[in-house]
Amino acid sequence: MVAAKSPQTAAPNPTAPLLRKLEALGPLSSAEKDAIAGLPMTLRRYAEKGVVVRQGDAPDAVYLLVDGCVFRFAVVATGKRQIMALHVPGALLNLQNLFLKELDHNIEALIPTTIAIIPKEAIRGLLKGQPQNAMRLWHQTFIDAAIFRKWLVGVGRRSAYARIAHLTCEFFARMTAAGLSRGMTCDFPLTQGELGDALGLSTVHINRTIKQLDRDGLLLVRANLLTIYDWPRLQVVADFDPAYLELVEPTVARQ
Amino acid sequence: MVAAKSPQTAAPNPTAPLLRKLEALGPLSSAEKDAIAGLPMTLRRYAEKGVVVRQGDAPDAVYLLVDGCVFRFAVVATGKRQIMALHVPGALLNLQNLFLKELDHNIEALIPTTIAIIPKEAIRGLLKGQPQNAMRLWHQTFIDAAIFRKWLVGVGRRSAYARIAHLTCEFFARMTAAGLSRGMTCDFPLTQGELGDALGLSTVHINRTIKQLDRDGLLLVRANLLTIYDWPRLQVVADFDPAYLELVEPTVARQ
DNA sequence: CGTCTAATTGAAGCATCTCAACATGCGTGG
DNA sequence: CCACGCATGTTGAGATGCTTCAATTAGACG
Repeated sequence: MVAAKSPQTAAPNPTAPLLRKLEALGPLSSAEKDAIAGLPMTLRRYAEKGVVVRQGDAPDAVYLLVDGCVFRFAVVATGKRQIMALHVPGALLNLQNLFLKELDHNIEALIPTTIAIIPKEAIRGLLKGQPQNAMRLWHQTFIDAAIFRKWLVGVGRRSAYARIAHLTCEFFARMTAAGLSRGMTCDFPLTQGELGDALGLSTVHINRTIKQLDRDGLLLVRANLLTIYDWPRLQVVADFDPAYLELVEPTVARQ
Repeated sequence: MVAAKSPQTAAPNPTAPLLRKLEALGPLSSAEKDAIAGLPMTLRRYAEKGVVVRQGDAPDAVYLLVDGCVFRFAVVATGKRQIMALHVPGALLNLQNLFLKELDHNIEALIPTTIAIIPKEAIRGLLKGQPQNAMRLWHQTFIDAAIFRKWLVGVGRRSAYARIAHLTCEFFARMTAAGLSRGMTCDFPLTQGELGDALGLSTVHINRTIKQLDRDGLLLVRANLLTIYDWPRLQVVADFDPAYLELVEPTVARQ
């Protein structure tokens, strides 16, 4: 996804996106940084639509998203799919497997993706040896929970129009915090079908509503690229307040 | 809520419901139990509809639900309310405030409720002094996250009928795990309006659908009491698998 | 140039909402 | 102990946001 923008030299260590994220929550000592950067890991590449974890799998490692984009989803009895989260680089995907054997949902790559596979024992050692880092990771899981709550609120109580606006606001803010946006544009790896599965809407209705947002001069999604036309007004329409993301930068307050 | 069933003598320590919950995740040493039971705390009573935490508040304590029932909710720009979680005794309501100053949503009591207010510093001391207990609490937050995900899936992709069935299944299972059900009956503190706000539906539609569930011989909600008529069939209709709750008992496997 | 996926558009249906009225139950004050 | 008031539950009728089905078009890729 950023391959074009970040040649090999730009990724000195696979944990860089994670460190960036944790530093947004507070300063890290160099010992703490080193402990994370020094975790044993194996890099694995996934193709677009590659399966990272299947529901019911019991991974014996923790997965760190290094580059690309993944999503979690469940499938209900009627066959419909609900996407429950999107993740951008720096995310630890299955810390819960430190406690829970099996994952109760699926994780797949949206685009070609690199994941660092870190043995559970190494993570356990880190948590034990560096309580500060354990607290930071816990903190991050609370942020993830806050994002879940916003999604629930949107799906439960917002119109299709506001839901799409909110998701694009959140995604753009998170991409920007991860250093992956340019101006008011960023990669947008979701098809309209996937957008529907994330927002509890049909593909057809996504299509119509997204075009309405375009006609209204708010945003454009085209060729896997998101362009925000009117950031202030989009935030109003979306009822979006980025505070819950706890990002360092005041989220592209410019414009 | 359980007042009638548990006279004074049945609540030797306000942390009993929490200890019960943690023991479901694995054995606790007596030192670990004592550390939790010995936490400094103040008990506070809330009336029905009492405000526990208002959005934007920055509590300097952690709230432990001892008796009663609370819910979390947000209000969107259009004025609609989304209930994001229900909590039964034993829940720590705002551990996130160890990391985050303000709460981004509201917490209110559904019924007369008792909460133990534990200074943040005492919790921090516990986490530092007893890493095992810290891990248990973290584990519990992952279970809470799993519950959130199920709610999101329901609101996004299930019919009103299945949504109500799922919520009642989950609530009954949790009440049973907390020792608060009798046979196939338990207290049910939600009005139809609140049910609607939890499930993203209107009161009117809740009313009609709940009556349909009754007519279909699945369940009855009346006078704040939930009665499950046909537990196996209700679980099928709800597409409910209690695994995610990680309860000790095989969830009233009886019928 | 053929193939495949994703996007687009139309038309019809329905699950759910809104508005509005009325019923029921319960706590409170007289 | 009754009567009022208020919250909750119930029901009907009409409106609508969104879905489903079914084509068709546009883009990407080998």
